[in-house]
Amino acid sequence: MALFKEQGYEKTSMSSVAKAAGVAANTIYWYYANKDDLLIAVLNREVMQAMPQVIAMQNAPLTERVLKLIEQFESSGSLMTDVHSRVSHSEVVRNWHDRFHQMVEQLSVSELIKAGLEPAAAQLDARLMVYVIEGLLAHPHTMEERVQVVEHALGKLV
Amino acid sequence: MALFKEQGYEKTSMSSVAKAAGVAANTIYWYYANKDDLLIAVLNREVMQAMPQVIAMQNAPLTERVLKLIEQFESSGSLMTDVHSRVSHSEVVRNWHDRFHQMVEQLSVSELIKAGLEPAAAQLDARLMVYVIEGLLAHPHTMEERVQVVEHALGKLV
DNA sequence: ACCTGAACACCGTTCAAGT
DNA sequence: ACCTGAACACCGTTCAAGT
Repeated sequence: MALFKEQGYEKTSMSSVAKAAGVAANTIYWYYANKDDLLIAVLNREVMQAMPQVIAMQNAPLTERVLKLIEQFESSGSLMTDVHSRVSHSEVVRNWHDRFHQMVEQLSVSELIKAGLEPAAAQLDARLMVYVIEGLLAHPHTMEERVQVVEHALGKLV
Repeated sequence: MALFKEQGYEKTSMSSVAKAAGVAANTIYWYYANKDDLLIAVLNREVMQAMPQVIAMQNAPLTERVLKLIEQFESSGSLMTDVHSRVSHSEVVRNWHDRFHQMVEQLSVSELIKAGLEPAAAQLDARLMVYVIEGLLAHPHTMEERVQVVEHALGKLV
């Protein structure tokens, strides 16, 4: 997990993971079908650690919750970009990506409804929100820029 | 160029490009420093073919111009996703990506100003617009969904 | 200037064999 | 059930040698 988060998917070889685990390279295949399967395992751990922290902020302002979400997954380095780049090569990754996308979108929908939007409009707004979040995760930003963009986006939406 | 567009960066080996060109694999290195350099060459060709078509629609409605832009680069398959996944590995790709980003953002800024926004706000709106476009390019959508999302986004922004 | 065969140092993955 | 050494089929890239 540390290696994937530090170096990303491609630069992390199965051999290096094996070495860090103190086993032979092919031993990994006893536990995971392939490298993408291992990536999914890392992603799931990451989600299980990050999401509770976001959900716990239930009565914080919307802007801060969104920033928290971004902050959590930004700390996992290029893993989110890696997911996108593996989507077309691996069905496991594609399925994980779709479910993750639905989760964030669903979370956004309920937040936007809570903020006063009508359900019909909230669906499309949530989609926009997800793309903005992805954009912020995919590109380097200063803290100020992030805050600025999120506040501006939410200002336009709600 | 055909191979990259059809199969994407990773699945297109230097050997297969060489075979298609009727030369030995290492001959490519006489013309391009490495695989990322070759990718950039393909991307530049793609931009030079796509952008004029977008710029030519100068007096078409904004929605249609954005949809045209998306349509053009969607036809280059997963190349835009590939760019993002190579950004952290290759400086050439990172530079290209940054310039491309600036171009689309600059285009959006001037469009939004033309639509009546003030320059200060247009800058941030353009950023949002770019992320929405990237999101639409990165994920599969039906034509209707694309139209819906773009119209909704522009409705919120201008 | 342009192209090649052969090699290098990797890579993810498989398989038969061990305990 | 769990782990291994050895091999397989690739990969991008380099280098010395050809014309």
